[in-house]
Amino acid sequence: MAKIDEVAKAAGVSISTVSYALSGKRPVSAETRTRIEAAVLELDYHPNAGARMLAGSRTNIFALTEPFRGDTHAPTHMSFVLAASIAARRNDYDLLLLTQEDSSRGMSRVASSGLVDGILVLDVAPADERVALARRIDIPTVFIGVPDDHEGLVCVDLDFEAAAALAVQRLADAGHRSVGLIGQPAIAYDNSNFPPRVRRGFDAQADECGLDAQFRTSGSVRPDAITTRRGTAELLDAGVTGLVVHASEEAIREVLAEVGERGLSIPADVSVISVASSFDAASLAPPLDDIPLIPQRSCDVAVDLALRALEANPPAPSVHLIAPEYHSRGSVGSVREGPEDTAR
Amino acid sequence: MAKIDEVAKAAGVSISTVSYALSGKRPVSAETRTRIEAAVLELDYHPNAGARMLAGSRTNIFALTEPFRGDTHAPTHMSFVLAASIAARRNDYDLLLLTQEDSSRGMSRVASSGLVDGILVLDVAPADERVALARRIDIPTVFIGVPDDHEGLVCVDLDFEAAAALAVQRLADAGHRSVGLIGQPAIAYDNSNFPPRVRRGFDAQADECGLDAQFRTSGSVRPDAITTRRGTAELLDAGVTGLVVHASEEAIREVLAEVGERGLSIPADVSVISVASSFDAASLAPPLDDIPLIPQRSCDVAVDLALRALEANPPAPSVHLIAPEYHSRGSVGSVREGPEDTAR
DNA sequence: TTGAAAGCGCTACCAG
DNA sequence: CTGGTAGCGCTTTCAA
Repeated sequence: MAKIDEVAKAAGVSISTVSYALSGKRPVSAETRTRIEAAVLELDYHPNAGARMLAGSRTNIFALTEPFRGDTHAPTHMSFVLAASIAARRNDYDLLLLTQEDSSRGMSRVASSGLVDGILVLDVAPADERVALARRIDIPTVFIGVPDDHEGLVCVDLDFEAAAALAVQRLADAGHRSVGLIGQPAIAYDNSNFPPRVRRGFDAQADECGLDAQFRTSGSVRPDAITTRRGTAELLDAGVTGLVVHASEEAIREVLAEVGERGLSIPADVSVISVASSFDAASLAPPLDDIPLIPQRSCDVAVDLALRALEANPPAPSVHLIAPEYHSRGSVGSVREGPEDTAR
Repeated sequence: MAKIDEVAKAAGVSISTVSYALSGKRPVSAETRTRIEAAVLELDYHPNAGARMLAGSRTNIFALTEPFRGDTHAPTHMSFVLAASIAARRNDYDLLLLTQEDSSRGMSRVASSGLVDGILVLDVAPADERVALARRIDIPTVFIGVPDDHEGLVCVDLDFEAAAALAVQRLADAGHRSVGLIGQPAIAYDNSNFPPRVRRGFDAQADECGLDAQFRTSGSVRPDAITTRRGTAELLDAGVTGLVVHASEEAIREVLAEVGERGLSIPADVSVISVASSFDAASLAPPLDDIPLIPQRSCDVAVDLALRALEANPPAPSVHLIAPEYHSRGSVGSVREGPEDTAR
């Protein structure tokens, strides 16, 4: 546990020069810097975090609030936490984990004790209690997700509406007249912010294109095979030829299984697009066109925004929507002219 | 952002009295304490974290290393992270998250900068790189899991060997002569520390009881239905009447499905016990006897050990194995006398 | 380009 | 039971 004065002595310079050499906030001659760096390595010097926090204006820590509710999709959430951690570390920041210990109390605690420089909010609910807190707190807070009431907040997320709309548009372009959305488990439409956004985008674009549109969930609380199968079956029975799926990998497998068991093939008989998937839609059988949800992208932007909020000219509050990217894998085909059409 | 001197002034006492009143490290008269508490509330005072870390000997932060590898079972890992977080908070500690590429470097970084008081290690591999680091570092490190080489380390975990042995013993007691273990995906036997421990306990106890014992995995990389089904089928074909399952909820459902489709009933024809399950085995159909893995228990002990390691008389390094608890739900029955037995 | 020194806000020792 | 105060190890202003 060498201290800065030992480094200074070893390098034959003053304490302040060591500090500046390490922070780069003041020019230091190449020769001096070399000596200091050697001393640092020699003594295995690491600046004391507490002293830094006290003397400096930064703690180099962001809080990450992630309730870890039991009903959420664990793999997706883990991806976001990991992506946030990587993005933070790349900017020399650590993450302090705040779980459901009263997410609000944790936030105000770390904010008012000066433990963290900013807060990243994950697993955002449509009506999220952390929204009110973010407004009250005096450190930058970035939401990864968009709550219903986001006035004055900084939010980052995939543009789910646009993603769903893009999928519908592709189907419409391919001639499909009747499309269906297999969504998340029903409860997610209350607990999470993005499933409703996908649904809105889907409905709006279907309307825009004059398509017949229907919706089914993939379960009530968690994805379940029965509900997903039945929902898919109902849509196919109703003459849907284009499916947009916003569901877990397991649920999508059920959708594909149902399609397969009916002897329908993709894309000849039915077209399928996965939206906001955080798994690899290319490894499904058959590989599906998809518009992926990339945690890394959201988290990179979020960390960047948090960092910029600490600088002199903080960016104004706003919702950063990440443009959807469509990946073609051959699961969308032109609609086959059906008997109704020729009969007319 | 009120400071301690403002509180002191407001309460009409000295700074040190405020400090002692809040820490409880020195007796303070009831009346004085009341005035101080009033001032604290009034000014919304929260001690500055950096100053505390610098002046005091504690940071009130533990690091949590959790690689978040892609091939792990996310729900279980999330449970552990959550349990660790809750245990830490209950002791007024926060958790700093260290993820993958950070695991080794991150540990030494936070240790030598004095950012954290101790480290909790999750997702322990049999040959874990963090073991060497833990020995080098000068702050307490607690492993939640037991690496192969755990000499001199503090480890906490469910006694997986004993859990598996207990399950086998129950089957033996019920008269089963041939038992099978449906385990984790194959890769977990290299990447994680506990699957091999379950298998060892299973084999040892079967040997001890003179039972015929067989083993199958539930997949190669992730649990998969096909492998699980086939493994179950093979065991049943081989005359196994007692199944010990150490697998994910989805995999167990496949096991039960295979048993059901063969027209076998539980426990009349086949007995099934789930070991080290971190989901609710009571909600399966039929409800299964199980020996649960309770993240909360491991994490409570781990935090407690970390805390005690900071005190004057730190406990000696040791492996704390948590005794397995058997929950009966009627999925184990006496073995039916088969033709071979009566023929003798 | 470098150095000296004044804090940052708290804890804990030494007095009383 | 309470107060005064010397640091904790760094960052940053002011001087040179």
